[in-house]
Amino acid sequence: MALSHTILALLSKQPDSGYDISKHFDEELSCYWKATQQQVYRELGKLTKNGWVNFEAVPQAGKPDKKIYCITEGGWRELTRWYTEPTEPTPIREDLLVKVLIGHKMPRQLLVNEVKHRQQIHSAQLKEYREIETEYLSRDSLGNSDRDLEAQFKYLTLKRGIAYETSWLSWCEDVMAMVNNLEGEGKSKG
Amino acid sequence: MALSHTILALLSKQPDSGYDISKHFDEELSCYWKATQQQVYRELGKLTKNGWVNFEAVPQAGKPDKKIYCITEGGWRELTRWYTEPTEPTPIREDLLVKVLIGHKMPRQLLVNEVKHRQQIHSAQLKEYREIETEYLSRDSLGNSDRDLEAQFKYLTLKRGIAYETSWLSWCEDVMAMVNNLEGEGKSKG
DNA sequence: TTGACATATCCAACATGTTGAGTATACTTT
DNA sequence: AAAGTATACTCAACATGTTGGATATGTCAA
Repeated sequence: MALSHTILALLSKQPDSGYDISKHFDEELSCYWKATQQQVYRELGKLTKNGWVNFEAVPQAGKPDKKIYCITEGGWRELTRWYTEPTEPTPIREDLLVKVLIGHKMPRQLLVNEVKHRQQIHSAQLKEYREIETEYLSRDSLGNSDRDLEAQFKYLTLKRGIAYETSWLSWCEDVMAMVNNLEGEGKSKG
Repeated sequence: MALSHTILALLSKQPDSGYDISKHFDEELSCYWKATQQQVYRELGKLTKNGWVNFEAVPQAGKPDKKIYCITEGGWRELTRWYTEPTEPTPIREDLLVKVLIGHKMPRQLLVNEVKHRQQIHSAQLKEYREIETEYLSRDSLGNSDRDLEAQFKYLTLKRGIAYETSWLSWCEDVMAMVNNLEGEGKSKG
């Protein structure tokens, strides 16, 4: 039940609508949590039932009504309870690795295309993260205020994203090197 | 539907029972795919319905009967069809990062404990991988046989596991450094 | 004016993953 | 002799994630 706690964590920062929470997931949270709009709305319904959040309907001129959700006292209790529980690493599921595993049985070019495709994705993502990092690092030096502390912890999550993308890129290069090496051997023999 | 293709990929190497497939997931596949015994059995049922695998019941002396599953021609077609489809990176969901995100609102020690816990997990996993790697690298040099090729591709998947654990460990150190730095500041002011 | 895009929410169906229990047999340890 | 571990499969219920659509309004560009 970690999606619920991620939403609680967001609402612990400030009240927000389902729509905007969902946008957070698409944007700055995307490096460690993905959720569709559907999931967010469904989960907010459950959180409301549990009494961990409540909402106020806000009519808007020219736009559909909003529901602004707030974390409740019970929500805070649940969030802190969860915070004391140890978390385990998320199980991994990676199609690409399965493709590599049977790489010897499939046309080499298909695998090469896949790896190149992934290289593009990961380097584009890394570039984005690096831009955010540059912006962060160019700010005035940080103090001890709550806001500055918040920014520092957020930066740590960004660093995780950077480490993740970097490790993928270096692995992609390993794969390409190995495959190129095979090609070379093949040529020297044929 | 990637679990189904992972099972097909395993069966493309050799026929196997559900029980043994499930053990593969716990062992050498664990660095890029996790699945419970339950999932494996359920998925084998679906694969059988689709005609992608079939099985033969094998009575055993002193043990329960086995069902040995084989990939069919249709299964091969499906596996190669899947192989030509581009795969996208798996969406990430990491509780620990959510905890870091609200680190400024929670007792510092809780986060420190979490990070230390993860350091232990990742370094234990890395150690395991390194042992397998050492074993692999100490083998006679590899040729061009199908078996040697298979081993090389498998090594690439191991390398991914090593890169993954390594990147977690270096991130954990970043977090600890940042938190220790905060402690220092706090002390110098108090 | 038509279509694309953004705001804002909700429903239904399905796929996938998790958890716990149930049914057997046989070997090993206490 | 009892308890634990390993083999081997099955059912049920639930949690979580995915996909496609429905409902509404408003802005902007072709």
